[in-house]
Amino acid sequence: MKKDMPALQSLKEKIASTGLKVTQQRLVILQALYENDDHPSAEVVYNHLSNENPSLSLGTVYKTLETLVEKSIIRKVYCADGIKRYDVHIEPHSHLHCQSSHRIIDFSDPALEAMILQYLQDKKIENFEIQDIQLQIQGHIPNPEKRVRIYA
Amino acid sequence: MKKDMPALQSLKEKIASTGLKVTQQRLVILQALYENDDHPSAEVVYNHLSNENPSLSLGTVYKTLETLVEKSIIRKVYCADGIKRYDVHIEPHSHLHCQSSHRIIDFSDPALEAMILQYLQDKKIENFEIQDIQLQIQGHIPNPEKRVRIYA
DNA sequence: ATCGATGCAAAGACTTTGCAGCCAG
DNA sequence: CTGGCTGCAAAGTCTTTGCATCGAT
Repeated sequence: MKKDMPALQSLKEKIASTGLKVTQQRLVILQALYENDDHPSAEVVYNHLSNENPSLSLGTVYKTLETLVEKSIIRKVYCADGIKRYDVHIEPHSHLHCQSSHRIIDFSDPALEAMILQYLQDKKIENFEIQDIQLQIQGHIPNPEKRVRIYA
Repeated sequence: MKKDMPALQSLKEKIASTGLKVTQQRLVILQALYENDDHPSAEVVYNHLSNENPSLSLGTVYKTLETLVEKSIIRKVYCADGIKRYDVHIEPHSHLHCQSSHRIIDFSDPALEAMILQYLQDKKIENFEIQDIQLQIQGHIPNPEKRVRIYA
């Protein structure tokens, strides 16, 4: 799924509305997440930005990403490889994890998510309050040079 | 969900059938995973075992867990916290992730998994071969001292 | 002006690697 | 016996922390 980059103003408002200061670093990091839809780690975000922003430090990228997660502007992706990766999409959705390339592809399907949530609510799990669900679909991309397409 | 510890002989056969040598270390590590149903990391497994097995080394625990994953005897759990955790249950199932305690509770529901798999097959995702699915349910345990119960 | 945010570097946590010696098959 | 496995320690990767300085409000 391709992400639509919001206008700069809208990003500023998103940050400001949480009480955080609107800094240049937070803006470029948030933009980088919209530009790179492969759920980058802190290191990948830093490498992507450091040429254009030589004064940006890796530590700031780490801190900023965690801060944005705390404020629910972005979220962490569940991963099996022990690396923290981030996602600008905070609504419930699924991920296709390619075992060979470690690409993670968004797979948003509101009908599926609604179906699962409904199922879990009917199930009545005692002593557990559900906040969010993420379906991780593990597999393999036979033709890495081609796109992965999802039909409705 | 409580795990049933298989007989020692059955564990030995499980290891041998993959072509791996049946060593004492592999046996105790596999047993530890059955005893600790909270999806422990390598470090946690090591701490759990090192008193009883003073000669066991942390590096061996790391290597063994990865080896067992390669042979599909165990699997990795999808986690948002950047730590590799392991699960003896290799069949498709879900996990309840508690945000406060970082406990991960197994939630096996074959009907749910079948429903999701069927849905995804009907969906026809082009250029992606599904190998496995894991549903991660994120939430909170209001009473940590009580059990989390799931009604059928 | 104020207080939170950044940059830097050092420290810490987590994991892998290389190799000599050991042991299961 | 012999090749795979282990223990050890060192190195590597990933992430956090402390603090002086900077800059958004």
